[in-house]
Amino acid sequence: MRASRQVTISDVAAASGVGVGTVSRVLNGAANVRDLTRLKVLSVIDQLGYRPSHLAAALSRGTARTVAIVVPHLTRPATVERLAGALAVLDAQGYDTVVCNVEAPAQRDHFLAALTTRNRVDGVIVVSLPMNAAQLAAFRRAEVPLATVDVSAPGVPATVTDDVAGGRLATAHLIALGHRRIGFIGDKILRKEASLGFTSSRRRLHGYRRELQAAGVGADHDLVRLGPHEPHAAAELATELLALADPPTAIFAASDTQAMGVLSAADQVGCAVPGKLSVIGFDDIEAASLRGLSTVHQPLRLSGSEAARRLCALLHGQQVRPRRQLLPLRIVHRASSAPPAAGTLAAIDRNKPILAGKRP
Amino acid sequence: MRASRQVTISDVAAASGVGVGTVSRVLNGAANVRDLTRLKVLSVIDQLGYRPSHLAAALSRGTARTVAIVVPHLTRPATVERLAGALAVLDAQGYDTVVCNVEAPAQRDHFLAALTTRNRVDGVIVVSLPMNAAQLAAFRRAEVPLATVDVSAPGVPATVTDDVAGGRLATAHLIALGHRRIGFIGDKILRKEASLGFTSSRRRLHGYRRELQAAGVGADHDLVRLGPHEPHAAAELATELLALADPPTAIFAASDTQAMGVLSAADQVGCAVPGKLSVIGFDDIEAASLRGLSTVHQPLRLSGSEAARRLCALLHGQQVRPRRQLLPLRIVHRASSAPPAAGTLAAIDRNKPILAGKRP
DNA sequence: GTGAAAGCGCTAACAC
DNA sequence: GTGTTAGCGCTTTCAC
Repeated sequence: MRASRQVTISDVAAASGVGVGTVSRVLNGAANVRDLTRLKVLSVIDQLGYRPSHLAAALSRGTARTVAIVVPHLTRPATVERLAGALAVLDAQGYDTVVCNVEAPAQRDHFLAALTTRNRVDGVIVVSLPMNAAQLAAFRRAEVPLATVDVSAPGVPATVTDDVAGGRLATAHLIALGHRRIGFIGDKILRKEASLGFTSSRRRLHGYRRELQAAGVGADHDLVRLGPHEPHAAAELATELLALADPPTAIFAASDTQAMGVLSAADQVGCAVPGKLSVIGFDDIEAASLRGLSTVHQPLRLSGSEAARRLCALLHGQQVRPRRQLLPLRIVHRASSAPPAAGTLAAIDRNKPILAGKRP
Repeated sequence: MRASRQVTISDVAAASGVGVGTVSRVLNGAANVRDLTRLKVLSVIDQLGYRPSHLAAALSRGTARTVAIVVPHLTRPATVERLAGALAVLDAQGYDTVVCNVEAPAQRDHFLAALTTRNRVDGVIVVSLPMNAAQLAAFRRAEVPLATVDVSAPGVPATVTDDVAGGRLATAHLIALGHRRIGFIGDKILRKEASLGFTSSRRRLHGYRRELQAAGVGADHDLVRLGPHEPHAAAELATELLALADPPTAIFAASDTQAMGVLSAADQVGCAVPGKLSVIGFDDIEAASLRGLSTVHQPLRLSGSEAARRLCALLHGQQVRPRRQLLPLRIVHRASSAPPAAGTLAAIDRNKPILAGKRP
C-alpha cells in the first residue's frame, strides 16, 4: 500500500532470524532470552532504526499506562504543589500523566465524562472537585480506578485533611495570643451551577465559628467576609474590615493566597502587622514563609504524592486502606501573628481565662 | 477465552443489523449516515453500554491525539503560567496533554528520549530546556514535531523573548530614575552536567552590563551576585549587597521570584523600598502586582498558548512562520522603584546627562 | 448510504 | 529459550 512502511517488530524478527515473540521479550526486558540472541536483536533494531509503537503495545497489552489528574485552577500555588507531588510518583511508577486543568464547571464535566472512555487512562486522580452521583457511577461502570485529594466521595480512596479542625487551630492560635475580635476572610459561596464546589473555605469558616464559641468569644457576623479567591479581592475585604468602627485585631484568611491580600491591604492602609493586626493564613505555600505569614500548614505536595501512590496500588489490584487518609495539620507561627496591642487588650476582660488545649 | 468480553464495535454492529463501518461513522460523526440508521445505532450503543476503546481507535488511526509538554520546575509561577496557556489551547484542539516535570538533567534526558517512541505523542512542547544535537536529531528522525518556549533550537519553531533587551530595559529604567549603583542578582551558572542549562538569567545579566556601558555608568563587579533561583538565596545575596560599604541604590533581580527575596531581605534589614533601595524584577508573575514590584513584563501565558497553537499548526501539516516568534517585553513601573534618595544622589555627578531613549 | 475486509503493530499464551 | 499464532478493537478503503 504505502511506498515505504514503518519498520515493525516482524521486520526486526525476520532480519534477526528470530520470532517476533523473542523481539518483544528483548524489548520488554524479559529474563528468558539468551544473551547472544538479545545482542543480535538489539543490533538489528539499531541498524533498522526500529522504534516500537507505543499505541500498538498499549492496545495489545490492554492498558495505556497513563493516568489522568483533574485539577481546578492549576496555576494556584497549592494546586501546582499537589500536582507536582502526584507527577513525581506517577513518573517513578512509569505512568504518563495527562493533566486536565479545570477552570469552570462545564470543563470539569467534560473531562470527567471523557475520562471514562475505555482504555483512555488506567486511573484518575481528582483534586478538590466534588463529583456527583452520575459521575461516580460512570467511573464505577467504566472500571476506571479513582483517587481523590482534598475531597471525598463514597467508596473512593481519598487523601484529605480536617479543614474544620484546621479552622479551629488557626482561630485558637489567635485566641491564645489574646485576640478577641477576629475577622475571617474566605471564598464566596456561589450558586451551584457557577461553582466548582470547593468546600475547604466553608469548612474552615465552620471551624472558626466553632472555636470562637468554644472559647466563649462572641462571634460578630460583620467580621466574616466572603469574596473571590483572588488576593486582590481579599485585600478589598480586609480594607473594609480595617475601616470598621471597631476593627478586628486579627484576621484569619481561609488560604495563604487570600492572606497575602490581607497583608498587602494592611500595608496599604498603614496598619502594622503584627503590631495592629495579626494575620494567619492556611496552606503554607512557599510565599508564606517568605513573607513571614503565620499559617496552618498542610502537606500539599504529600497529598498529591499519597493520592498517586494509592492510585498506583489500586492499579496493581491492591487494597487501599484506610479508604480515607487524613493528613496532619499544624500551626506555623511566623511574624504575622502576635498578641494584640496593649490599647486593644485593655478593652477585653483579662480575668476571663482563655480556653486552653487547642494551642499548637 | 475470557468469561465475558467487553462490548465491541462489532457487537454493536451485529445488534443494530449494520456493519462495523457504519457504527464507526456514527461514532465519529461522519456525515454520510442516514438519520434512521444513526438513531438505531445510538440506541443500541446505549442499551449495550458500549464504550469505544480509545487505544484501538488511536492505533487504527495512527495517532494518539496526545501532546507532551516538557517543563522544568513545574511549581515555579512562571512555568505553571506557561503550562496553563499551553493546556488551554491543546485542550480546545482536542489533544490530551502529558506533562513531564523536569527537576534534574537525568530526568530531562529520560523524557526527551522516551517521547521519541513512535506513536507515543503527536508532538512535543519543550519549555526553557536547551536540547543537544542528538536529542534534536532523535525528534527529527522520529518525525515528532517540536515547538519550544523560551529557548531556541535550529529548525524548531520557537516562542521567545529578547532577554538581553529585557535586561537593558530593566537597567535603563533604573538609570532613568537616577540610579548609578545598580546591583544584579541572578542564577548561578552551574557546571553543565548539573544544570538544566537555562540561559535567561545569563542573558539578562548581559543586557544589564550592556546598558550600564551604553549609559556610561561604570560596572562594579562586586554588585553582581549569582546564586540558586530560590527567593531565600536571593535574599541572602541582597543582604550581602546591602551590607557593602558602598551599597547599591537599586537592584535588578533576574526574576520576580528572586526579586521577592530581595524585597524580603530589604524588609529584614530595615532598608526602605523604594526609599533607600529600588528593586526591579523580571516576568511579572501574579505576586509582583500584589507586592507592587516593578518588573519587566513578559507574556507568560501567551508564550505557552502560542507555542501550543504553533505546534497544532505543525500537526495539521501547516507551515509555521516565522520560525522564531518574538514576544514583546515591557516595563511595568510599580511602587518598588523610584529615584534614589537625595543623600545618595549627591554623590553622583548631576551634570552628566542620563542616556535617554530607553525609557519604558 | 452501507457492508466486507484488510490492516494498524504489538503482547501473551502455548507448543516445542 | 524460542517460534507461532491468535487476538486487541478500531478506521478506512473499496465495492456495491
